[in-house]
Amino acid sequence: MRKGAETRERILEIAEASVLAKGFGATSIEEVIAEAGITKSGFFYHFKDKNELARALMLRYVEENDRIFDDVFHRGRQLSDDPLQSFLITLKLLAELMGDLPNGHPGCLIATFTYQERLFDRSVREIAASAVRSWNGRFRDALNEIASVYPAHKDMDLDDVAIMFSCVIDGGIIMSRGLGDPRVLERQILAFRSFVKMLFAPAAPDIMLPPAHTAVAAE
Amino acid sequence: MRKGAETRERILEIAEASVLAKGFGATSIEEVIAEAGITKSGFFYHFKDKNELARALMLRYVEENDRIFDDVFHRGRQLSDDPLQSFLITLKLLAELMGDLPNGHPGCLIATFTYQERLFDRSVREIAASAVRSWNGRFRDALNEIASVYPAHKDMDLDDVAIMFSCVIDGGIIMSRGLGDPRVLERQILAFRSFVKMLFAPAAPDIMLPPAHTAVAAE
DNA sequence: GTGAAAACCATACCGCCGGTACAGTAAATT
DNA sequence: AATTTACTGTACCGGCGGTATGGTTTTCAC
Repeated sequence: MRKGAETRERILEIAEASVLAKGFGATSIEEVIAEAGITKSGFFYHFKDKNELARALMLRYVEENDRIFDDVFHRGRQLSDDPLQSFLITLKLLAELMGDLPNGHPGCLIATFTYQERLFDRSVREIAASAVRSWNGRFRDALNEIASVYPAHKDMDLDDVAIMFSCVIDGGIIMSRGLGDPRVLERQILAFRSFVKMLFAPAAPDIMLPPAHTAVAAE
Repeated sequence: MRKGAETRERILEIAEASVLAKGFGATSIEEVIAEAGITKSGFFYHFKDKNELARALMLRYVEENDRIFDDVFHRGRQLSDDPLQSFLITLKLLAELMGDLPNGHPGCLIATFTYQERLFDRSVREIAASAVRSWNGRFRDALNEIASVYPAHKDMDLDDVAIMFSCVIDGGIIMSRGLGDPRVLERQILAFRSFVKMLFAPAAPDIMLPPAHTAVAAE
């Protein structure tokens, strides 16, 4: 029972790496099982077909990302009571997290999957879409909280700003990979962070530095 | 001779749509030739293997995008002498272009390819990387021109802002697709446009409205 | 109009892969 | 000790990427 879960996890790990490097269609089950050290029968014991592998990969990815966001938002809120400062800290932590990855970000499963939508059934696409909506909702909530305290720039829709963060992350991953420079993603997140700062502190950004005990992570 | 070019073009058209819907690895040559109404021999007359198809797809995509950027930047410069206004017009035109696509943006080949890098040889990846660098350079040049006239916000690196635009486009395409809402991309470009406005006109954006004869496209 | 090059078609074949089917087995759990 | 879990082994099917080879039609240059 526990051994089965371990094998399953190993399969998912190997398959995810392959999917992010070659795409789902080009990910061969035979390669995966060779690397995992099991037989084809063993694979189909855990996943009845390739589509169920896709669903499992997606669920796993969404859950792990949820955990990361939970953590980083939680720590942001711990380090400051001010919604703006807390969000800026969260963004800084995220940027650090991305910069600390030795080989750069491994890739966003949601991005690959949306570029291969025809390969998956509705359920897989729904998992991805609702996860994206949930993350965008998180960002928007954080922005709304800030906007209830700080005056926001008028001609910016906060919904769009929230979605833009998702765009910057996914786009940043693509740019990092395509340009072969892992630090692009980190810089992009920090650039978005400056954008948020500017959005809520257009006139005199120096005024709203965080209190001393939260200043370390915020700047 | 001319007929050959037509067939080749038809193959590329069909293959591109398939690649953007299923990925390169899952794009079957047999499906492509069936839709194109040719035989397998006919296909391999034009492309000696699948990798050469990939290279041709990439070259075609880069050239078309170059044309689009040429056009939209040229028209932006035509409509205003002011570098900021001209860039804002360019962004507006781009947003309109994206919004007018009936089924949403078909997808960015560069994005798919970077998520399937292991399938292509170095030459294909180099074409993609240098194209991205060239487009980022265009944006950065436009921003530098603006910065030579308008004071820019200090803690924003213009290189990062330029790359961010690429991120917003690629991310916007993914979000549009994933959320099933084609208008997200247009809104994201316009949001980035507001960001640029804010970046160069933080204190009093109303002051620098364009002269009357360029006002239509700019706002 | 003719010859040559270009643009294909037809057929046959190889090996890999996704997937199915089914029979068997070692280990963990109850 | 019985049962479930977690696999292995073997055999097979059809589809696909790719190669090879030889033939046929269309187009263009002269």
